[in-house]
Amino acid sequence: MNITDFLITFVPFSHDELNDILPCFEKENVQKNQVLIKEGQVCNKLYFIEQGLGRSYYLKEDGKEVTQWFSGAGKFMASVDSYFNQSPSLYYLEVLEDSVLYSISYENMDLLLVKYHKMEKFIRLLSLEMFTKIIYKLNAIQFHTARERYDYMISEFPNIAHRVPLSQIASFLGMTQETLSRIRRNEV
Amino acid sequence: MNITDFLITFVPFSHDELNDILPCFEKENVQKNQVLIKEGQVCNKLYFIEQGLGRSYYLKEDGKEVTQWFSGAGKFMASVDSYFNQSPSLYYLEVLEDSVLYSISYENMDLLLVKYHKMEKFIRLLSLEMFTKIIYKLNAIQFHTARERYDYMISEFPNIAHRVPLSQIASFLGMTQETLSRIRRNEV
DNA sequence: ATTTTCATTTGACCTATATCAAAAAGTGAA
DNA sequence: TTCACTTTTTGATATAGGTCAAATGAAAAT
Repeated sequence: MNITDFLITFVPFSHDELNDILPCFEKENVQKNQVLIKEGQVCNKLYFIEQGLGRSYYLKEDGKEVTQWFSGAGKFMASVDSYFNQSPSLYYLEVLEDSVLYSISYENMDLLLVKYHKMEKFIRLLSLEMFTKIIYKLNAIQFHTARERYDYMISEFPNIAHRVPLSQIASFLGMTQETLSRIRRNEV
Repeated sequence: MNITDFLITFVPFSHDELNDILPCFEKENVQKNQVLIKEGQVCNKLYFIEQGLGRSYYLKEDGKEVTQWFSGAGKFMASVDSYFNQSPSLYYLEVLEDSVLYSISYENMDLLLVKYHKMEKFIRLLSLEMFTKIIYKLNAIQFHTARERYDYMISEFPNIAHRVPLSQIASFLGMTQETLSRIRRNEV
């Protein structure tokens, strides 16, 4: 899915509007393992992932990484809070595979939000969708066994669950990698 | 905090705009323990809580309640997904204390969203704030001890933590009420 | 006041998962 | 191909918090 398709599945932008909006995005080819944002930096870009895979994570007090979210092709990625409030990011953003991204700066986004009622609607719908997904994750994790959490992972991220290191999935699901390894052993 | 103040802290609505928007809200006095929405119903109202306290919860497979969120005075409450997508609610919404609410129907909300660019912005900002809060809860719960989860509860909902039944807080934090009771015993 | 109902606390025991440590398997560079 | 390094698997052990059951306390109803 390209960025145009993504935009119009949420809001029916006109041809003219798209011609004004699309140039605000900049194509970026990013290599595997590249860190886009570090903790403490202000996230100045919202990324659309045309191809590839990214994740956001943070460091616990003991220095261990906790993966917060995986974003595959056709999704957006940003340190959302940091981007929209232009505050220091609590998270790292990195690319897990060679990726093709389209980024929009906060300045450009702000201009578009002011200029286009529809752009506000677009971000509103995007925010609501993120909210729904995160609630779904929370429910999948609270009061569920390690096995059930993994089942959630498979159903929510079917094509990601076998593309990333075990440790990243384990921390995403709130368990140790040893536990996840044992679960996988018993997988059907 | 009344609803006008709430609106203008997010977006600077003009006097005229407020005069058009506020009548879309209907004042409702609701008594303790009243259920506003049941699972399966379409949530047709977004509530602003002028006074009182509400919560959303769902039922696990075994029939046990899991509290999802508490909403105190000056906050909004709805089955967000159900309201904005007009889909069956996964959650129950109930009022925990006699409350004064201002509700807006989805139809009125939709009219306002179309009519006012600023209203889209308002809901966008509200959505982003909810998103931030839920992420914060998720981080507070994942990889943290029961004691640490309770500390999160105290810091995030200082004036609610002692107003609602133990069992509701326990399920909100993803632990049993017995565990929460033992934690409280050792509280300073 | 007394009974009924509901909420909280306490105790005993159990289990899922964490932790620690080491072996095995996989990956990439030279 | 070998070496160095990283990731995953496996094993042994520890523990936080769950489960079950009963006792206590508090609130509501008669």
